[in-house]
Amino acid sequence: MIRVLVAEDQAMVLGALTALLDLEHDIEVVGRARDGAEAQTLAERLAPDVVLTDIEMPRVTGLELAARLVERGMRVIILTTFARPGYLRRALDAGVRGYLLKDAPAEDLARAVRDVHAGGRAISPELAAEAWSEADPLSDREREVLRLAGEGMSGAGIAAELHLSEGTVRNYLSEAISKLGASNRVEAARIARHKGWL
Amino acid sequence: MIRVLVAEDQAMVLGALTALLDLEHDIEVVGRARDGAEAQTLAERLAPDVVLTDIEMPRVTGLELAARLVERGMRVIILTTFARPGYLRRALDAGVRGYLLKDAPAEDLARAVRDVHAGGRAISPELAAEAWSEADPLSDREREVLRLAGEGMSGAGIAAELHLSEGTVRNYLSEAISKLGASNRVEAARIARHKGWL
DNA sequence: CCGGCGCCATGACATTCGTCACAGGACGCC
DNA sequence: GGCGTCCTGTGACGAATGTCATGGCGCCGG
Repeated sequence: MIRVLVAEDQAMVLGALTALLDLEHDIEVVGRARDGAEAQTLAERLAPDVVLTDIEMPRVTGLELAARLVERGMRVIILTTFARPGYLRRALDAGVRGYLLKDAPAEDLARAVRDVHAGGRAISPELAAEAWSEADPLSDREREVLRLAGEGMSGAGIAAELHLSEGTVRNYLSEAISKLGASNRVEAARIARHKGWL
Repeated sequence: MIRVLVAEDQAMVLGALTALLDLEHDIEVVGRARDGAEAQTLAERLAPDVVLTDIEMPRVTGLELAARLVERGMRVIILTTFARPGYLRRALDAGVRGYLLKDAPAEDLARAVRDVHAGGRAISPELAAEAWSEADPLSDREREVLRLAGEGMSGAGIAAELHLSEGTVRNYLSEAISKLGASNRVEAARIARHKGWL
């Protein structure tokens, strides 16, 4: 019996995934969590064989959770909507054993759990190729400034928020726009978000 | 036996929801669709008792689908991530019988299917109150212009796209910004998107 | 039929944004 | 020590954006 912990912030989806996994006779869902912090606590208490987690969750994201659990020797599978190279890259860096898309067929889920439990890996094929695509060209500051600009903040607002001069903010934005091949801050933010760099 | 058709673009979630509903002895999933067009075809062929559909799907959205099926006398439940007053409003206008959030507990799903099948309604309580909150203050043109601006298009680009003068575009944006209490186009787009008005 | 509203436009103005050139300090690396 | 990269800043210029006043047109409801 493979003991699985599932972390997913949407209760309905969490319940549905549990139902799906419980259909399998060799898999048992031993715990459910609705955010990363709860998942970490439960994982330490229950010591499941495999942890299945979403990425975008309150408090602690799935990527942070994965890094912490891998440190403790656990096997983690990411299950997410987002086919973003940046996410996959960070997930692999964190040492996860599987990265599945919610777009993938439902049958893949049980198979991935079994593969990872047996010591293997399970990466959605759409992504395996893309993993070694482009690396994030943005510096930390550029990323930060671009993120705020993407939220609709003005140059002055960003400068105040980050304790920078307004000119510096404009320089970072100009750099980011140029690096991303965009023609203004909004498009640049869109591109970066799409690639998973924000 | 309640015969249900499920429409949801994420295959994994579709499979999981099916598993969840099939646990119920009085409910049977008779069809699954991965976009609105497929759902419409299947619904006409299978004549299910209840149609359960996501909103954001390729080709035909859940709201458009719902409107068409309600015209044919079917009972529709919307199941979505988004607690946006605009969506709920449009869904109710279309004549749907239920509006559930994916954040709601998994048990609510079967209950909603039974209630709607019995002729009742099922609205997630978080939303029932908000339904009569604010109405969309934007005119059609303002909405259109704001949408393009939110994608990162420049004033000139929007003007070309919509066959307007650049000054007119600026006027609409200025109006929208003022109506939404924002301080620039990006913030205005964010607010409108969040309320479900885009 | 008149008033209000949405639609479209122009012109003028101040502000914000995007670009460029340039420069100093901090840090890591060979 | 020198080289590269990132971080921070200044100054200046043109382009894009936001605001305001003002006008015409068509449509609908009173």
